[in-house]
Amino acid sequence: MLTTNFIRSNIELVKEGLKKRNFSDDNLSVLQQIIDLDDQRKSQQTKLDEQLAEINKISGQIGQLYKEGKREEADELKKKVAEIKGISKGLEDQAKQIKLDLENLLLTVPNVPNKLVPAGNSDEDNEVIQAWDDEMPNLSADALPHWEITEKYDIIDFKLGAQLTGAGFPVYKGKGAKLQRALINFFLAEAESAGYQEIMPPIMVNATTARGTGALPDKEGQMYVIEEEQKLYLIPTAELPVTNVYAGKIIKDKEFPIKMTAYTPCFRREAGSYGSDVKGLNRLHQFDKVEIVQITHPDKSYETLDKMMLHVEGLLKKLELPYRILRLCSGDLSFHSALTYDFEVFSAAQKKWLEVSSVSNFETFQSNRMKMRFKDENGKTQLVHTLNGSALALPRIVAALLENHQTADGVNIPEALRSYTGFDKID
RNA sequence: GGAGGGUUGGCCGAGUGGCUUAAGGCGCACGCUUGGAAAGCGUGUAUAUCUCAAAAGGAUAUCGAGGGUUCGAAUCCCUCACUCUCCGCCA
Repeated sequence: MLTTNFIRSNIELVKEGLKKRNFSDDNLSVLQQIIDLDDQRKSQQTKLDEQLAEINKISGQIGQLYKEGKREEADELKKKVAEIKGISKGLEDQAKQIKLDLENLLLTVPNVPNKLVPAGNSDEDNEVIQAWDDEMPNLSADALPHWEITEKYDIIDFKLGAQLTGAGFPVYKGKGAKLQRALINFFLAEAESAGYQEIMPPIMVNATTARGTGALPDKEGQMYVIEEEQKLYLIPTAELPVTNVYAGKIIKDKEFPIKMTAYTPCFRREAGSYGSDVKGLNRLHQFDKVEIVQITHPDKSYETLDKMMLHVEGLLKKLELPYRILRLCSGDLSFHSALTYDFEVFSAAQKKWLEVSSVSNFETFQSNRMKMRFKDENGKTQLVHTLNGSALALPRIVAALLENHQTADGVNIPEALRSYTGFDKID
């Protein structure tokens, strides 16, 4: 969520940003509505404060008069207060309504894309900023797609998952299950040695937490909801609970940078998905992911974004997978992000690129919602910048590992993973 | 699930309707003191919004959250959340 002050003082920048996100001129009028409402809010606040100050003043006088035994005079003043109270009550109700309307409008405004974000409408306009120049895996003509490999070695059972729960909830078996555990441990160990503190958060969150990172209201339809006394949401990513660790806090300068990592299962309804995109491990309702989150000083966030990308890149190198890096265009950029880089690995048997990581800088968009702040060198409170990235999401990594490293007599486990799996071949 | 106690500032903690402008302590910052440090002494120490060109200053709100009673609420009442103790159940 942008702040009204930011919109006010950077109106042209915000307009350009929204245009890049394909807002029509009509839709841009929301910005003027926000400023007008904010003007109303201010004048209402001033009026209300004046009335309340008057009440406070008279109440003091009444107390004094009672002490002096001047009952009638006090009663006179009481009538006056009752009158003012009628006015202030009305002002208060109006002020509340204005704040609510303002908040609802602000929630409809996405983050301003960074200058680097290319304009575009869909993933076809994403910019490849680092292509894969090395050799592609040289697979034989009878190379299998991962959903056949998993069946051949009986390591992932999609049918059984469908029987137990539904499509998109696979059952990992034997070496398949061990591979999951190995990848999780490998990713966590790598994150830890890069200085991230491990967090193990709840995998259900309440509405406030979901709103904090921007999952609500704009991704409501993508989350599974548990309806008990209060609504709980199964997390679509560890980003929700982990970023919210510092919600409402004022962070001390020396605490920067805050680096956290977490492994969690992730749950996504993926409503409306269909076809070959959802085949096998390509798109699941439940999957495992190790997430990295950083909370930084605003001056450092883009530097931090680069470091996080290097971390993700390092993982893919160690897993010996061909990858490329994309800078998302404005049409593909998520609502709350200012700049996002996607990492894709090449799935040799499917002959397509699969997204395995998304690394983003949200600037103050999330911290404003979460009221996550720090004190600058002048003692002023300012919003922090938040960033996150997948490091990494498992299913498509597993798909790529199986397909790229398959041989006639089994699937080879990359060197870096072997101490975690305890085996070097799936056969 | 049942019964009872609690929630006050960064932390501890006092506070039963107006003298609360939230006592006192700890912590933190700055200063004095010191050869240097500690101790000691002094000063300061929340957040948000409005007002103000800005700073200073002023106003309002905030004592778990929301509502209510009252001229006036940290204090009384209601609802909810969290927490502790005991009982029950339990991996």
